[in-house]
Amino acid sequence: MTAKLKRQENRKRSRLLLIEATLDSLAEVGFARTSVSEIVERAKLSRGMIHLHFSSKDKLLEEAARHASASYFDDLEQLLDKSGNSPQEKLEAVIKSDLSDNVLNKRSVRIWFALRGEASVSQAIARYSDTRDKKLYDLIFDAFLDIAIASKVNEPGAVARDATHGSLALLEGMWTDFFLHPDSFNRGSALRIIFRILSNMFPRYFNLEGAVKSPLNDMVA
Amino acid sequence: MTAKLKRQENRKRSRLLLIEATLDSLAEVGFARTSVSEIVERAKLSRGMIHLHFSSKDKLLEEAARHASASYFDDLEQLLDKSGNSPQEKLEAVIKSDLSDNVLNKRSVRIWFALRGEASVSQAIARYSDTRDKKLYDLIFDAFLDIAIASKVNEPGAVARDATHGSLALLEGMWTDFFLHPDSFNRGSALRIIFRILSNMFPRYFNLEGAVKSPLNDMVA
DNA sequence: ACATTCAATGAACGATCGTTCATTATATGC
DNA sequence: GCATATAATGAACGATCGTTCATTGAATGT
Repeated sequence: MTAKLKRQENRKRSRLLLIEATLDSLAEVGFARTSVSEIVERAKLSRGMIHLHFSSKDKLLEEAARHASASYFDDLEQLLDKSGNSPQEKLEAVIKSDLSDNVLNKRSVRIWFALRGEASVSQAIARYSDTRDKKLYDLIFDAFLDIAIASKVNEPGAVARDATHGSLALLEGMWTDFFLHPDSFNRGSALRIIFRILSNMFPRYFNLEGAVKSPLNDMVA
Repeated sequence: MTAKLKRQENRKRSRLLLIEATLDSLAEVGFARTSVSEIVERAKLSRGMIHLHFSSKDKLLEEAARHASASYFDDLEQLLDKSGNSPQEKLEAVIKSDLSDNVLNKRSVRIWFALRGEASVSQAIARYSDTRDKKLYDLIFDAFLDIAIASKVNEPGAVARDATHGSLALLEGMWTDFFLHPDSFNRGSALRIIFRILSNMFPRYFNLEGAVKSPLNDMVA
């Protein structure tokens, strides 16, 4: 029984080695130069392995994209679990995770942009090149809706929708900024900008540092 | 004399044909499949032309990137010339240009993202894959600084800097959104979101539709 | 009209691409 | 311990890659 597991485990390990080698290659030499030779050399496996485990190079790229996407959402969810329960604290957690070194670093951002460059011509890759899925959108929207209603703004639904879309666009823009200027990018500055915008939209719920934990107390005081 | 011009003109025309064919290829089949064969077939020129005019495929790609970048800034400047003189009207012009069909369309955005995918491994391409140059940054910053000072906010310099960086990030994010979902993207919605954010930062200078032309009158009234 | 100049052509090159498959190595089941 | 199953190998294939260059054709200058 343990023997059988060993074979399966080796198989799994080889698959993962190839996926990681592919992602390393994408990050270091880009999509165009990520060849079968490049990948198997990095994985230190033989040439035939890609077709044995993934049937083709394209399928491997698809699996690598899926892997990168899953890692992103896993990291995000893990960091979200640590957040407070108030809507503004949840939003703070999403934003700070999305700009944390775990999620946003040279390797990850190069992988994302390399994959995205091909997303418009490969439906398979396009499926995994969007960091903004429905679950994340809903989480953010619900939080903003709570705040918009509590803030008694006009048309809270429209405000929450725009705040959600705007925040996601801001984060995407910050990613692009990081990608294009990784060495001069300043995480603190990016966070302050986003929270400044949010504090202008919802002054009782955000300040330049992030979420205001107990806005009701502030109001009463 | 006219004869000499004809030869020069043909030369120029061939160069441009190759550049346009390269950009078409990038938009339609992506960076990885943009080969010499693909390009010369689209340009309907012979195989040797790329090396005659550009010395190598890489140099052609660099020239194509330069061309795309120049087109972007030309379009932007042309649309800016039509804008009003108040800072909020200039900002409105930049934002509306940047999201106009001339500047942001399926072809242009696919070209940008295809090039950016390679920017991290090609310094030559990286030079032209940033839409946010110093001139544009300064224009936006100066406009926000005027508004920030007139609005009598605390630390107008810091506010203007964050508003500039934030607006550019928002625009980049909207571009990404358009790239990933070109058919469901809504220009009006994107504009409203940006102006909603700006109207929250500077209520007397922006509303959901764009710039408030005469904020001083509003104040007096 | 003719010689000169140079843009344009496309066959051919070696290198590398993604893929195939006969062979080898190793884990598994009896 | 041996037969079986399957993971892993890497040489070889045809296709395509970017590049070279001898040749052609048309514009130019006298």
